[in-house]
Amino acid sequence: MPELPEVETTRRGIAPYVTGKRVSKVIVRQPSLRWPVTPTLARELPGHTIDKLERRGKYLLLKTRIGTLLTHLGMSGSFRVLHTMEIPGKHDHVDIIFESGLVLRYSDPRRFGCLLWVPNSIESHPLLKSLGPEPLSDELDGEYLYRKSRKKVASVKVFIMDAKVVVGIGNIYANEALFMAGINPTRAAGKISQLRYRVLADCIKKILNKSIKKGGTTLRDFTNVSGNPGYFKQSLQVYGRSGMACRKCKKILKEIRLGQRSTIYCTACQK
DNA sequence: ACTTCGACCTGTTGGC
DNA sequence: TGCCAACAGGTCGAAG
Repeated sequence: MPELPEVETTRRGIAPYVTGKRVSKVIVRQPSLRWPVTPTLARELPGHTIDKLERRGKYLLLKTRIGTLLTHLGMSGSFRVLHTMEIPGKHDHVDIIFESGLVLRYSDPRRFGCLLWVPNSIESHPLLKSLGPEPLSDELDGEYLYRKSRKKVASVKVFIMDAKVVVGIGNIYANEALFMAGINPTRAAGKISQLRYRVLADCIKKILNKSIKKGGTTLRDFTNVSGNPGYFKQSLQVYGRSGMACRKCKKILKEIRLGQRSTIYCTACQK
């Protein structure tokens, strides 16, 4: 489900409700996620205040004085803010209840997400340690992508979806950014010029920023913390449009698989 | 060091 | 209408 814009939408939605608020209780109904929900979470988090809610790539970090709740939404996870304790559904695995009475509810049908309690410093955590730069920071530019891609035979699409290269770009936005940049997704990453990477870096930023502005992309089940969908789907140029006409040149969009992910592009507009 | 691929899950969709 | 295979927004870790 969620790529950077959806996670950022979630972060912005939750932040006002949890920042500076003290946790009173944690209920874990289903600990079996990608990794087991840290067994000590329900014991350690209550009584502590969420000082900051940060995002690193697609991870959300709820920071307290004594440790961090490190979460990922996987493919189908979402957080919702409840103002009353609603009866939990089948996939409502964890509730974080605040002294204000507010409930932060984690829901995840496929259970690919995680909620890990990391005591003390989070900086050196294995899951975060080798992540590449944030795409919306100045660290991501044409120079960086060019340098990082030399000698790589993998396709440019697989390359930009690699979190060690740059975080946050999943299948939707990789397809979209490459279309906007006019680059064929099958092209070897190591054979693309610095000039073209400059264009691509620019397009990545533009696409992600545009999507964040619209509250992310809802394909079927992504909702923000209030349960509402994002509206970037209607702006998608290639993702989900296989077999349909290219919006630029009207040629039929082609679908192939790269790195086991569906890849849609225009053979005329993307070279 | 790099690349590919299976695995983890449930729910939805499309073909027959 | 039903059944079943294929596929879905992610990514780790093993194997090549």
